[in-house]
Amino acid sequence: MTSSERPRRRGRPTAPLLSQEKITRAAVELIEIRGYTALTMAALARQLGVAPSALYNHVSSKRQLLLWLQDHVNQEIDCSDFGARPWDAALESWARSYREAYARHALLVPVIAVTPIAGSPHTVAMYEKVAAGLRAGGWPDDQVMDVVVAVESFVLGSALDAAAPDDIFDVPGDQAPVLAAVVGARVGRDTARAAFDLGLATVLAGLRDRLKALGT
Amino acid sequence: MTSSERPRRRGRPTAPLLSQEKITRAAVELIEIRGYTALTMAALARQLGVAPSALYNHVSSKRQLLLWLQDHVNQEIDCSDFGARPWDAALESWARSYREAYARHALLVPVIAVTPIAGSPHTVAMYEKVAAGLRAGGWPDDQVMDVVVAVESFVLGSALDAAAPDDIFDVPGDQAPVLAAVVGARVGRDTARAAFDLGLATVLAGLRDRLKALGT
DNA sequence: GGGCTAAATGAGCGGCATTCATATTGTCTC
DNA sequence: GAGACAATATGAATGCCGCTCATTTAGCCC
Repeated sequence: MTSSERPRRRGRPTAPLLSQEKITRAAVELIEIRGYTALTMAALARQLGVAPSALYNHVSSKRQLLLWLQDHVNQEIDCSDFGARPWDAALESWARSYREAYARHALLVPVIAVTPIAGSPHTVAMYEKVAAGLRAGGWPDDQVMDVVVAVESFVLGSALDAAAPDDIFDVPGDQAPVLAAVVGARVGRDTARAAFDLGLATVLAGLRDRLKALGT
Repeated sequence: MTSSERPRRRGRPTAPLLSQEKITRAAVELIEIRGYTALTMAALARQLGVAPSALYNHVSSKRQLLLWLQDHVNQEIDCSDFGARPWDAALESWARSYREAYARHALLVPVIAVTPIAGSPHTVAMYEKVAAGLRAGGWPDDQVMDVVVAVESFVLGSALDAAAPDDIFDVPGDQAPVLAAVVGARVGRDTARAAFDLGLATVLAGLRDRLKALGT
């Protein structure tokens, strides 16, 4: 135990120990192993074999780190169907992939929802592809972003819901009999998934109708 | 400056200075005046004219305080249309009211999304009313909560979106021409509101269709 | 009136993000 | 090659924050 610490060099190393790439990867690893509460600058530095203050030569703040993380997570979202399949099918697979990615990163949701995308290249590329797909599908320019944001709102809300415990609506039957009954009527299912599926199907059906109505 | 401090008594006061009611009200005031980042236990104690440690005789943790806050905010949500109007009209006014309440309390969203409702009486009452309204509208028991959760997911996602800056999608036109074009096509509008309106109308239309289809 | 309990105070703890002085080394310039 | 400079590490220190604890005081009950 006493000799396991490699001698830490002071001063500039031959090759940089850190980079955006390495820091982001380490953060993802840390989160996957020990969860979001374990993501502290000290723990991250530890993971990288470096002093906490060294991080600040590469990342300006923890918030900045979360933005890197956001862009990294957005890379995992599959939007390849846009341009290859009809807009509604592409929107559906995009939404599913989007939800899955953020169900694993629910703590990022409130961050990404309010952060400008300009500094995140992969994120910009994703929206570009989605916007182009909707436009090509016949949506008028002034409604494309409304559709995107509406679907995205549903997806992010559903990602939060997916992070909730299964028994979140459990309640003593004498206080709220109807609630207890309808909650009881769905036991056994993957409830978050069922709600998402119902909502997504509903949204897509509504959007198809709306676009059709626009054409007349 | 030197004499303005009222002499703080040590030990038990004649009448309690604190209660759940008073603490919650003070927290709401603090948030409305100085925002969520200003909501610290120290600042809250200051607002109440009390030492920080005194709070812990009444509230077990800051998380507990946020749950009180949640129940308080949920009280503001109007679900009076359930039972008075058709289920879809009631769902719409509920969703609008819900979104407005949490647009002002976006930081609570990630907390409420994953917290069991059992300890929050007003919250339970709200869901009871919503569930009863949907059931009375003809929704089968095993789908009521899916509908509620789907709509709620959309509402909470939209509340987060409402807290975002207007220029969140602004991006240099050469990087993402289509995105820049469709973002530009909606300038001037209240964009978050427009996306919510489109999404809500879409969801409601889809739900009406789905319920109709169930009947056949 | 003696003991129990409720409810305040203030000191202090550990964890956190962040800053700063300092050290070391590679690179560029003359 | 020497000297200046920039990049990048270390480790000590700072300040905020949630929270705990020993202590004090006042009301209530027997």
